[in-house]
Amino acid sequence: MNRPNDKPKFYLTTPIYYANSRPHVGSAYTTIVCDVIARYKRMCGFDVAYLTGTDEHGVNIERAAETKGITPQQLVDSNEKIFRDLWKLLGITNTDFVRTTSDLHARAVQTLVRRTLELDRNREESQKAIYKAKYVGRYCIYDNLYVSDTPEPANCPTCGRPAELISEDNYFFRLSAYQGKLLELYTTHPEFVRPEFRLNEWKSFVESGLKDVSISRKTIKWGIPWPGDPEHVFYVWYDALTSYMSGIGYASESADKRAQFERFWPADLHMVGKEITRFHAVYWPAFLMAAELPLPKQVFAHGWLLFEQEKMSKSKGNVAYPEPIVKVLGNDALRYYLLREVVFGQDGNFSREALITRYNADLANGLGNLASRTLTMIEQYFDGRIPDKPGAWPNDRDGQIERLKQDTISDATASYDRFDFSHALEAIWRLVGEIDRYLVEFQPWALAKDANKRERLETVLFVAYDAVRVATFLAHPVLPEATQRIWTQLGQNGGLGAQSFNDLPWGQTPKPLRIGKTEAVFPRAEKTEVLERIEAMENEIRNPGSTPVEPAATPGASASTSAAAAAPAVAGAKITIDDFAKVELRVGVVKSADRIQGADKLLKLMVDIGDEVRQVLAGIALGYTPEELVGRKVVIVTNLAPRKMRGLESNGMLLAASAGTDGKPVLCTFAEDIPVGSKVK
RNA sequence: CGCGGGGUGGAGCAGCCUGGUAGCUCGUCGGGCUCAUAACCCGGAGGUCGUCGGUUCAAAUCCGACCCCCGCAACCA
Repeated sequence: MNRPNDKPKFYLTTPIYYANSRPHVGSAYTTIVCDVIARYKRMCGFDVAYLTGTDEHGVNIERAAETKGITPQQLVDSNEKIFRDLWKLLGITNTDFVRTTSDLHARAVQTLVRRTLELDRNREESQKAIYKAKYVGRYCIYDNLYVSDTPEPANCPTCGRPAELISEDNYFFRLSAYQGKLLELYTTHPEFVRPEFRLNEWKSFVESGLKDVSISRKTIKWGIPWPGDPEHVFYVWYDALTSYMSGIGYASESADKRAQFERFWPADLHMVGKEITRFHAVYWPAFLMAAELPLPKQVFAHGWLLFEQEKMSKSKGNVAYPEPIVKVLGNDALRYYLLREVVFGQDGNFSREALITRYNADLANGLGNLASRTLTMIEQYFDGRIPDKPGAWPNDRDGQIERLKQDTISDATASYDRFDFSHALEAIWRLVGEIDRYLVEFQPWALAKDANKRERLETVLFVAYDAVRVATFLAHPVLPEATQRIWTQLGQNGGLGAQSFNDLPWGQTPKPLRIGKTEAVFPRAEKTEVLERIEAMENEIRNPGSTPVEPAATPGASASTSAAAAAPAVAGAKITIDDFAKVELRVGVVKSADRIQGADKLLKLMVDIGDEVRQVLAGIALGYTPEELVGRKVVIVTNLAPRKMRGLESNGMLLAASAGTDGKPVLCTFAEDIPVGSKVK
């Protein structure tokens, strides 16, 4: 590692993710966005610190561990690994990773509170930031859960039983004392909260008055002990927010780490989802003011990724996971989709189909195809020698394209600076489209047939070559893997990520001699096939072991080469007759069918398969009423491992076309009559 | 009068702050080209920009009223 200390610094963070379950595309979204920013800032010449991590304390972890019969530490250790592995798979370039259960972090939290208490000594009683008082609230003794912070009767959200009125001594943070200072912060630094409408939202929240917040608990065990009062444990936000400091070395025993903190604090950017804006835009600056530490420069609250118009949530079962997409289409496909399709800051839609469409239209047919046709022509007509830039533009169109390149550079970088990723990509892809048109207009393939037009051919191919180079360069923060491969194919040297925007104009770096070997960077994806593979892998994640799906089907992929990981398997993986023979299919007749309470798609069927009657749950209620099913002959997979759904066991699977024209399932049946129990193959 | 987001050709979105031929992607119909990954290019069809009213020479864009959709327990970006 070199020590680039002459560079300006940039420090950004993701939220720390709660380590009680695996990350879905929402968490990946935030992390990917931060990664794009980190890569972009590096190319702008910043020395970047990029922190992410896991929040590992609290009663939910305690309970989740208890359910699984393991210790909280064991639970967070295994979950933390899932996060780390995912970030690795996604090629995230975080420089630091913080765990709230680390010693370093505990020391930081305790140091911060000590520092605040120290400062409190010189504050008047009514102005002390931290004080001890009675906390009164509702608490569920069965679930060990704080249900509400007010004495009004409330029911436990988990078990539904009335919660107990409790009161205990807590440490409080005097948030109310910071109203004026916070409002001043929002006025003098309106960029502190972005987008603007969020600033207004929280400004009016603060204007309407602030209540002090409890920052310790006695009932919880799984947390950081209060210094000098170990009966208490820090409660949620004081603990979690401080990770932004501990993660880069605050209060570390190591001098090197402390130096890192000195260099990078305050954070330049806290990227958060909109639901936790309050803690970052209100609590956090107040905590820091009380400790007289520098405040972060900006909190950016982005929108949510909605799934089929609904918020993703585990209880709704509509959560999409990033791994299958990445394994099938590659990292860049997911990154590109998220940043291009969603207007950053607003809520956006996540759909696998749209992702594949985008992939084909913009990546395969767009940038990938343009690079491929341009490089092929250079190979064919110039033996791979990179064309020279002409002294002057012989044609108005050439000059026009040259100006468009310049405009694209300024447009894309300005958009990146505003975190307006969809615009940046739009601008870059305008250039890509324009070059496709330019090539058709001047037809280098026709010029190549006429020896007198050699010079013109060279100019045209130069224009195209340089445009691909510029587009590749500009797209790198979003498409780190593919652009690197194109970069190499262009014959350019070294890591694209290490390049600086200062060197982007033609001639800033020595012209390479010749292009590299050309190959497709974004193979076209067959929609239905890719969709099926993604869905199969997602099912595997949701119900491990229920479907025997091979995890990574990329043939010959050594995990270390990003190239292989980015390439979709274009041909469908074929199975042998032996594989098929493992599936046992039999004809059954439906004896009874009932709706299941609380499930809108699921029906409970009793199916006679000849030698026995099986209970089978089938998600066909949208297409069929229970009445019309009774007496019908159906095909059942009889050797499927049983699985519980909605608390009921399903012992087999009904064959049906997954979706008719109206999206409803259509049962698989026979035109001729057939005895019950017959084997199907 | 709880808060916030949104309503733009078949689908998904941009444009709105800084009024002035309504744009992009996909889909669809027809044509061209052959360098390229069945790719690329050109053209057509398809929109009263939620409704009503106001400001203005001019409104998707500014102002007002209204209608409709989504999110706001917990988990959670």
